[in-house]
Amino acid sequence: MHRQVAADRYRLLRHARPKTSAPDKGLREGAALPSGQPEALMAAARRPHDALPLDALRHTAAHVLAYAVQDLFPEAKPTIGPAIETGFYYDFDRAEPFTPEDLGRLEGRMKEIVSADYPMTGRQATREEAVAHFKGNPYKVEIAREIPEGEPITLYTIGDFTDLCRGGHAHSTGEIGALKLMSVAGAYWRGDEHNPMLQRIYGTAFSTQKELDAYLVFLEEAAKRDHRRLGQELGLFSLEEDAGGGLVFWHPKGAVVRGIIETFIREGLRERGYDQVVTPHIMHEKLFEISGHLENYAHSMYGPLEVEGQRFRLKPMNCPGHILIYRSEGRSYRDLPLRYAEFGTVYRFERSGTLHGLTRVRGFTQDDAHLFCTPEQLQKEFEQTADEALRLNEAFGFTGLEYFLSTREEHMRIETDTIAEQAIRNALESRGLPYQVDEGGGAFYGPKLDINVHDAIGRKWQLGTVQVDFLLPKRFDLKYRGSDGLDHTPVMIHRALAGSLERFFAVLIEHYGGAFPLWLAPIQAVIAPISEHQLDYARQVAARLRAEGFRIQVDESNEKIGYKIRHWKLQKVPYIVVVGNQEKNDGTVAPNERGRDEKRPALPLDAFIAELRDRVRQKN
RNA sequence: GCCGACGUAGCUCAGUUGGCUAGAGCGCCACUUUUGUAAAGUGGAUGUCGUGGGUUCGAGUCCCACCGUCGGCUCCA
Repeated sequence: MHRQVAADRYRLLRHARPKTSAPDKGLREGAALPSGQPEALMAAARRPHDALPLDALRHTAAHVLAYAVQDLFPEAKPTIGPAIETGFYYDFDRAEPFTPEDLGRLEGRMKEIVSADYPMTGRQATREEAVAHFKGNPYKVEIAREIPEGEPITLYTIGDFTDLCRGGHAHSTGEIGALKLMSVAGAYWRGDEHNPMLQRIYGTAFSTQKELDAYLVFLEEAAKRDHRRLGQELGLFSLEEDAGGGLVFWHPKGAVVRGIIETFIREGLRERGYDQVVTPHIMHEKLFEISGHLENYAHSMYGPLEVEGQRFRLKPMNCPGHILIYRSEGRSYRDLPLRYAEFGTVYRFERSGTLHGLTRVRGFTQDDAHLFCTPEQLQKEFEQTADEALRLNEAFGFTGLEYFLSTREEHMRIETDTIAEQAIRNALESRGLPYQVDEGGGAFYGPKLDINVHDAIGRKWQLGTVQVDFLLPKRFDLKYRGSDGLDHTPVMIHRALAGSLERFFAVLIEHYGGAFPLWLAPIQAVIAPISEHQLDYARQVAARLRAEGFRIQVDESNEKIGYKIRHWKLQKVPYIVVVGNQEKNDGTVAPNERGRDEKRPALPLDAFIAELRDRVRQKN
């Protein structure tokens, strides 16, 4: 058993890959936005991590880094250094921090090592030999001791540097065509915060300089799509220091997009027979005792607030509230399934260091719903919910989704978990969706299906989640009267398809690089008069378009048309409608359309309205 | 929370080894101009230099604490 655990840990170690990519550097205005979608860009700039040649090259680059560190900072102890999706890293134990200048020196030394073209030679060693070789380095010794019996222990050498390593390398250091060190960051030994903090140096390597340059350009382009940057530039949202970290302020333009997302979701809910409910943000603590949140989820909950001697809590989830509505009257099997939906705002404690833009916050609104059904209805309800999740992602243009079946932790398993997991597997498999299993990643009340998407920089975020729950109905003693006249316990499905509106918005911003399609654009068209002589006409056009339901602004500034065009182009407005004397006299408009360089001829206002209507209907 | 970096005008940033009333560009305001598809001209206002302590004759520059941001570790929508 112990051996097995050790083997697992070793395997984990060898395949350790952070889910995040190399960091971006702060970047300036410059080249135009990339034309493709982030997924395509990622695919172009990044190779799949199982493409052996690049992986081997980067793995070798990690050794070169450790070699350079050994030369320049002999007191640093190398630990582990794998290839990752975007390059490689190597963790070192060293009292002094590596400075940016140190990285420059290390990179210089690495290039020398590459130029020297040291052959990479490997040999097998006994455990004793390996332990002896790395005495003084407890990390390497720990790894050497944990390599399972029967697996070969191998040492690899370039020049004067020998490392404990499983292999998978270039033949010589000269095969590394281009490399660059990216950043330093703290990382716990084996990712465990009880372990010492190591210093992780991130780098990337390619077989040619051209590929490296292309990757760096990609990082610059990705940084321009960063939702935090666009959120400010486009006036969508802010995070306010005075309010505290991780708390989101939706500005008018961001709130418009949110409203559209909510409307879209509400329409889906209505079609699928959901009922909207609204529940309080703060509730008595005993509710969370019954639900088990205090026992299992307290680490994410804020402390109690005392009101007249009673303890209240901010809700971290909406389920207990919805359960109270279910329980408020007797239910019959004829009532089921009951589907309660709420844009429910929840508050969860996140450690300050983990907060990130809109994707990791402390207060957020879920497009949450809880379905109460009979066990017989479970499969169908689950599949319908999964389909709705797919529809949502498709409508907002998200591709490259990843599906996870997250099971409950082993020690918490209850017999119904198998049924729940099977329902999830059935739904995935009948739809032909590839999925991965996240052992122990489930909610405390049951297993779940998670849907992940990538942001502009390649970071992976969970959006949708559909969860099966046999537990909370029991804890709250929920019942329905069956056709047999007896009481039965319903099954619950917890689901949030966009996940959190904040995170969904972040991914949406990055997906479109801030250039929202017409149906989502906060300002759909700006009416820009050539001079103030056409201002009245511009206002009339705006009034007419607003009456048709479009979101319109008039540029009344005392600027030349070139300035107005530039200003609103930078704001990524889909249409800038130019009106001069000619348009005023003819009753026409001259639209300048985002993404089209050629000048469009003026057209009658009615024809323009028809065009807008059409595009909004088609959601493009 | 931990490791590291950072915090100067609404935004992006300069501010030399601590030393006169803290600067630039963009934005904002006013005036001039009445403009035809990615930046017209002139003038003007704007800062408790993140917050609170400390060192010093003197702190945006040095030290400490806290807050926040960024890159990671960990956790999750």
